[in-house]
Amino acid sequence: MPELPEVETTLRGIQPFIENQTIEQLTIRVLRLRWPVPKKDLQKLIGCRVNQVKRRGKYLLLFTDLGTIILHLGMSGRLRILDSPVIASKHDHIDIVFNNQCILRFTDPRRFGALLWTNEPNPLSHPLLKDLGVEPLSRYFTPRFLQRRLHNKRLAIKSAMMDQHIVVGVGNIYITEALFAARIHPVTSANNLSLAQLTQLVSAIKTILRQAIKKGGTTLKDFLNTQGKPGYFSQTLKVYGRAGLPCLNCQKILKSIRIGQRGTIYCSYCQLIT
DNA sequence: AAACCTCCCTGGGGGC
DNA sequence: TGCCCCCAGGGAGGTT
Repeated sequence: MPELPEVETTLRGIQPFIENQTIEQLTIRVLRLRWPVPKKDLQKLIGCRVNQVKRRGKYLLLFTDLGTIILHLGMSGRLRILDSPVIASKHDHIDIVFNNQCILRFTDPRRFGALLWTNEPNPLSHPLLKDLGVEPLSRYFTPRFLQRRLHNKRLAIKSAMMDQHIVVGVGNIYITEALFAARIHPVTSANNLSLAQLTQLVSAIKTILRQAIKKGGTTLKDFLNTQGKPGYFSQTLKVYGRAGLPCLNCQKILKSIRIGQRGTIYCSYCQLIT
């Protein structure tokens, strides 16, 4: 499930191959992703240059002369760089061929991912992007910022931190790990955390995301980077996917509950409600 | 009005 | 082999 580290890994993987390259050809095999693929807009891009590739939250942005492609990997989406044409298989939905002969291939079995188009001068004003929260690895993500954004929120801290309108890029895996590291029980009301706890949480999120990026993300089942290699952060996970196994701090059995439809693992001894 | 809860899209994988 | 259920990101739309 691509969260910030997997999307960042993907960005770094495609950037050197497609930035400043011209689009020679587009193959769109499937139109039905999360939203319809804007085929007509994309077809205008032949002969157009990708000037820059950027990440905003879990979205990737491909800036061209005519406008911007907005990509989201959903939960099973993946981008690959091919250096020669390879026969497409069932879930290979879109190929973008560049003048350096590289092919950017978008694959997504579940089709929860999206490929959208905007010709706004500032693509960040797109409806899906305009209300996104702060980047967790930026200097704007601080305990004070969180305190301000959470003071009127009574929902579980875990749900609040997965709300992309508060902070972007943090999904189920990394918030589970960060709450364990910060010793905060995931159901704690967001507005009940002390500034000291928020400090622990902010610090844990930054540390864990940076470590995960360094290891190329987390591969549980299917995440592979743009060269087809897995990420190695899975080996570092302390709680996610370990329900029923001993806590690595206290050896008590890790518990599993559901918060906002999401599986949640925690240690009822190490992580306390306040 | 804002907060927040539930549903839904999809297909791979696990259990039986 | 096959069937059923579970899981997931996050927007849509409903309720409080």
